[in-house]
Amino acid sequence: MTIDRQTRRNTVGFLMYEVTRLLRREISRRVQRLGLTNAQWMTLMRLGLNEGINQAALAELLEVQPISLGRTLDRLVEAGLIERRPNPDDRRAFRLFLTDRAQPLFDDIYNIASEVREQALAGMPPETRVVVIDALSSMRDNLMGNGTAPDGDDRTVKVAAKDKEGALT
Amino acid sequence: MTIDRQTRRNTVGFLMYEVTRLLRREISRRVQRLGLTNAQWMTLMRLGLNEGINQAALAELLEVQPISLGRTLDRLVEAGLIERRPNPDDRRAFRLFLTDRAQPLFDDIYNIASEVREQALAGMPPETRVVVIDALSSMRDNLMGNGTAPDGDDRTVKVAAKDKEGALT
DNA sequence: CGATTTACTAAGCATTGTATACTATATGGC
DNA sequence: GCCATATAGTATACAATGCTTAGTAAATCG
Repeated sequence: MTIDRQTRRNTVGFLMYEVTRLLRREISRRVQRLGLTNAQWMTLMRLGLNEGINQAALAELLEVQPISLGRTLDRLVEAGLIERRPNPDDRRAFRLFLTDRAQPLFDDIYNIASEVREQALAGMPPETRVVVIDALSSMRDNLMGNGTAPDGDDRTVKVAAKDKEGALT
Repeated sequence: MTIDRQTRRNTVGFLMYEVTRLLRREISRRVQRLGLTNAQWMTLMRLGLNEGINQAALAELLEVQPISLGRTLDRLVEAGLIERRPNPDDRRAFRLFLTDRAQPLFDDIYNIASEVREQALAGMPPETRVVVIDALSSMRDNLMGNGTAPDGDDRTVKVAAKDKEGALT
């Protein structure tokens, strides 16, 4: 028995790929007016959610090469949006932060992303949202293997991540 | 009230981004031995799931520029993996197909992707999987707006996509 | 201490992104 | 049919990124 194309495209993996692509497309459209390129807004967004991270880990999150991120950061530092601070615990590494000037930009991007997310979730009951979030968290844990926390500040990653369903969706 | 980082990173959008990233990372690792670059295996995979598509639509699916895809396809055609056939209904456009030589490669890639997906879904009960698939389909429909079908062969996109839960996950 | 690993950078070349322009064809209004 | 407009694909040039190899400095581990 051969699996037809329609069935193959309705797996969790491909649906997630599709939805994240559409989310990214819509966010990119709306973020145009901020005058940022795709690489720039994605870097600012990801860094804003992980301040204090080093370049190697941020490159991993962004799915780019460390050397490429290094060159991108050079430009963002020059633009006054990102700051490289020495890491006292590891003198090889930098800790990366948004500058005060970049903070409102990050807020704009984050708000746009939230709006687009809400548009995608339209009509979905809260119970379903909770199920989806738990399922995604479980998949993330499965794929991260032994549970390597990317940051140093949230060590609660393995405890199930069911944050009392607050404002999150 | 300000939202903390941990909460912000546990939204549907960011979890999906994380999970698709981890899926892609693991698939890339395993697909290394096939001797394909990232751009190549992703192009073959996406084309194999959408044969007959034209370049502009495939570029959209792959999130690359049409001109970039054109150059990539030049190389894949030269390698004997992809075929450009004229489209009798639109003499400007090509219809793209995998060659017989590429078919086993596609199968290998697809099987690897299926294994990685199953690894991610480990421990998730079938009922939950169905809920997740339905939720993702709903999000996709919401983001696609009026429901523009990317292909010409499956016009059943809007009918709910709940395929009697067969071998799909 | 010594060997290995990690974080980051440098340099060279291939690929992709971006912008503009161009041809050929399709589509819609008249 | 005719026209303006939109679309599919390619060409060109330059910027940015990917990829490989190599290097330095520092951390880690035995």
